[in-house]
Amino acid sequence: MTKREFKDKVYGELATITKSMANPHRLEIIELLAQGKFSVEQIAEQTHLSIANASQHLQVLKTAQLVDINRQGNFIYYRLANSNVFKAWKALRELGVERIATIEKLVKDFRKSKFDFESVTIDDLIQKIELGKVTILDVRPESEFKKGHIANAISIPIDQLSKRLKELPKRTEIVAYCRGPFCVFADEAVAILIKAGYKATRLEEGFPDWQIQELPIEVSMN
Amino acid sequence: MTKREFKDKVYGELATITKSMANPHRLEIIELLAQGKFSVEQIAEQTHLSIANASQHLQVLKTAQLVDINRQGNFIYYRLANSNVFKAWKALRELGVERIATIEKLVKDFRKSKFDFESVTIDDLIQKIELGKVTILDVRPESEFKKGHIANAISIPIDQLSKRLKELPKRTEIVAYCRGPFCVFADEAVAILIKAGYKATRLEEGFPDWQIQELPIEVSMN
DNA sequence: AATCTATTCAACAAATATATTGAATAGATT
DNA sequence: AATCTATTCAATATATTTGTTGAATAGATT
Repeated sequence: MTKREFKDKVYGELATITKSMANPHRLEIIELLAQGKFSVEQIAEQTHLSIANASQHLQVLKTAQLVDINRQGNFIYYRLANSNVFKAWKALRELGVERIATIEKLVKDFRKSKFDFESVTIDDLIQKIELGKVTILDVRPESEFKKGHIANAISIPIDQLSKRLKELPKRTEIVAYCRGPFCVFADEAVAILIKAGYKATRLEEGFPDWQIQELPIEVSMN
Repeated sequence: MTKREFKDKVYGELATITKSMANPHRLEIIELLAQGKFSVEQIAEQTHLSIANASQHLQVLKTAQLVDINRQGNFIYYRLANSNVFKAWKALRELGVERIATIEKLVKDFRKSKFDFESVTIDDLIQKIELGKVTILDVRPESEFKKGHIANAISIPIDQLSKRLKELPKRTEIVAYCRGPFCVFADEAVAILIKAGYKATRLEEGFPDWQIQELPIEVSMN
């Protein structure tokens, strides 16, 4: 094998794996799977794809070895093959947000038009925890909370929040979080909380970003 | 804008930027540009592309804002738009090397068949530097050395190494480095050095990996 | 063993990406 | 102003990617 053949093969393989990520639906699937495992049906529903189409995209990811499967009863559950997959997604996400003004504008405009609140970073949240006096609120669906959540967080899924406000302390600041920077559950939560007179902000990043930094988490279920 | 429209747009933009990296030639160009700036002609030569083809790929990268240009005399020089581009490439590279057995096998087989030597990581090299007693050898073309190199490294481009061996100390260990893990200049250098009786190993990573960690570098020229 | 159900496959049409060729262009140099 | 030169553009053929439809399959459950 010549030097050129070697290079062509290596960059070819790397391009193949990159191509497997280079699709809007597949990126969305990767972000979803960063929360834990999901069946094809659940993935299709969350991403608004047909089952067959979701399955095809999952085959692409599986062929590239970015996702694993395991069967439980009638369902086949998909999950990220390992943490480097999330790291690559995170690097692309950060490159995009920083490089492509369109994305930053989209996020800002969408947030501003609906919920114009401040947000805190993971580092900010760590400080607040050290100082005590912060309630961490996980507003993802309960199943995702059970698969793993920030240590000491309270789970109130966004669609139950309005009815379960009394579970939250009115004095201490609340930081709500969800799946990631493009997930709006936390924004919706902050809107509800502020309106009800609570002191609340959202975490900019999501649970997987917390987890990848090896910060304290709790797992209820496997 | 609905939540779904927002998501479709954000993931769409992120997929566009990912697509712009998802091509073997463009990945190779990104790795090359991580060494510094190059003209279209130089890029075409290094990557074995026609000028027109290289130009087209560069347009794709420019549209995605992954590269910048600046003109000097008759030539247009391309360079990476910022360090996040290299970080994303690095994340994809590491994902690929770890996930895709083919790549690891390609690299190992190619190396083993030609130069079966040990290698050191950046962390290993830092330790060796702290202990003193190591000569760092940059075997990239001199122009790339001038654009930036590991602090205190000696420059002997690979095609001059055989004739300039006497410039190197015979007692202290030599660590040779080049552009990155897929660059074989350093392997060729170690082969020459060992044969001539020197104690030598290669750095697994390349100069850009050293630079991104904000380890000490020197720049001769801009 | 028969049935049921979640998932995958196969086939197609439409859209997108790629390499090649030769012409066009922008900006420096003379 | 004319010329030169590095780079880009335009047009083309070919290959790859994508979504849709409906049928096929593998593995549970009855």
